[in-house]
Amino acid sequence: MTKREQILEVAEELIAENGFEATSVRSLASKAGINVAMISYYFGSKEKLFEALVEYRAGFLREKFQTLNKEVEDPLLRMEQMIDAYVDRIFSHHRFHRILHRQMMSTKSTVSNENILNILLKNAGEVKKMIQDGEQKKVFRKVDIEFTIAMLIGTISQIAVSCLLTSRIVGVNPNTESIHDEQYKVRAKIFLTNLMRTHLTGK
Amino acid sequence: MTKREQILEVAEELIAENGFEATSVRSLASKAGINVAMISYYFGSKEKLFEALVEYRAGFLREKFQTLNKEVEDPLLRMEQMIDAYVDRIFSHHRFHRILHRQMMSTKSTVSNENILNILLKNAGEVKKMIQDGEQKKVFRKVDIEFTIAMLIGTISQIAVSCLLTSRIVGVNPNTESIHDEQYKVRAKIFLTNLMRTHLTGK
DNA sequence: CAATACTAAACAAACGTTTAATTTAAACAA
DNA sequence: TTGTTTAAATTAAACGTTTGTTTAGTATTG
Repeated sequence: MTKREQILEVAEELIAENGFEATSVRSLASKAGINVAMISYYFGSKEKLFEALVEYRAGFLREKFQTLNKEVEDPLLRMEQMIDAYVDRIFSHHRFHRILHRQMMSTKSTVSNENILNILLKNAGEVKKMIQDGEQKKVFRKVDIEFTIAMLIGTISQIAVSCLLTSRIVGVNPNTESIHDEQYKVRAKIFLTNLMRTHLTGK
Repeated sequence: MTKREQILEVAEELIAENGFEATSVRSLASKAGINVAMISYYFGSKEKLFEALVEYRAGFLREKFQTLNKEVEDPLLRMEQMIDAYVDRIFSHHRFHRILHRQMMSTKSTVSNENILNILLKNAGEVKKMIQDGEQKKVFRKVDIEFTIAMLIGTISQIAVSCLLTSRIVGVNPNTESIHDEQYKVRAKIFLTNLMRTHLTGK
């Protein structure tokens, strides 16, 4: 791992925890064990460090979804595998996705936010294709596709990102971080799969 | 409206737009047309202003949900009215709920966050009662109640709060703010009602 | 020896908060 | 109604920190 990546990993951790604005370059440098000036040296500015972080982590899901759209024909099976991959990815990179979704709650359209928006829109586009194809194949009934995608994103975010609330609702042990609990993840997958099957097929 | 409330309204607007950390007391005072010192004078500190804001807006939904639980017997009808009230409230106070849900994405447990958490947990408790009662009356089938609530919260947040993304997915005119579009709200209600009915009854 | 990596120190700007002085508003007595 | 008193409301200015960034100089490395 290069020093640059090392800084990005620490940045992800701190920004996920405290938010972008509340994360100072000094705390970042301190945690990464480097000099403050290195952030400007490597990235130019704090803002550009953030953009670099987005570049660093993005694109994984879209590639996976595109593969699924090409290689799995059965709409229901494909949907299950999509949920499986989606939940896996978000749980394994929950910090980054917390940053993404927190940023999407902003109303300001900065350069970084436009980047994030494009990444998520492409992912959404692949999911849309899945549902449309299933509808065309008469496996899925007609649903509000756009709101279905919003529901999917919103639910996963709520479960994996907004865990301060959800872990309390679900009542998991607050000592063990729910996001690292394998059982919690499996339960999320089962819930989402059942929900989407019922919603899309009516059965 | 008192001066105090006037400050709270402006605070809500700015914090919803830029986040708590990124909202300076000076920009707040400027927009409210008051002196910076008035914030300390009325609230003591920036942090306490935030707590005052939470107090100022909280509690509305819980009272509504409690009334529904007492007065409406049919589980399905009650669920529909709950969704109706929930969506109405969040759309009419979308700025405040953006603040709430952004804060719930944090991992830090400050005094303010504990306040927010308690408010939302009480709301969730009322929804839980609704689902449990419907289950007992054999109108609803057995579902993962906790995750169902998380799905409900997550979906509404996604639709109403994270509108930078969702309005693009849904494809509404970005000129007209979707949150103020009556049709968008109606569509959200229809979607959620259908989704929950199918999910809870299997029909 | 030249280029890259790194550091400590300083920079101006912005932050939340406090101070001390001033204006405003209400209450009271003549 | 008038002038006086008193407390609340409001102000401009300054406080000490902390912010992101830059500079100028020092190690390190190929």
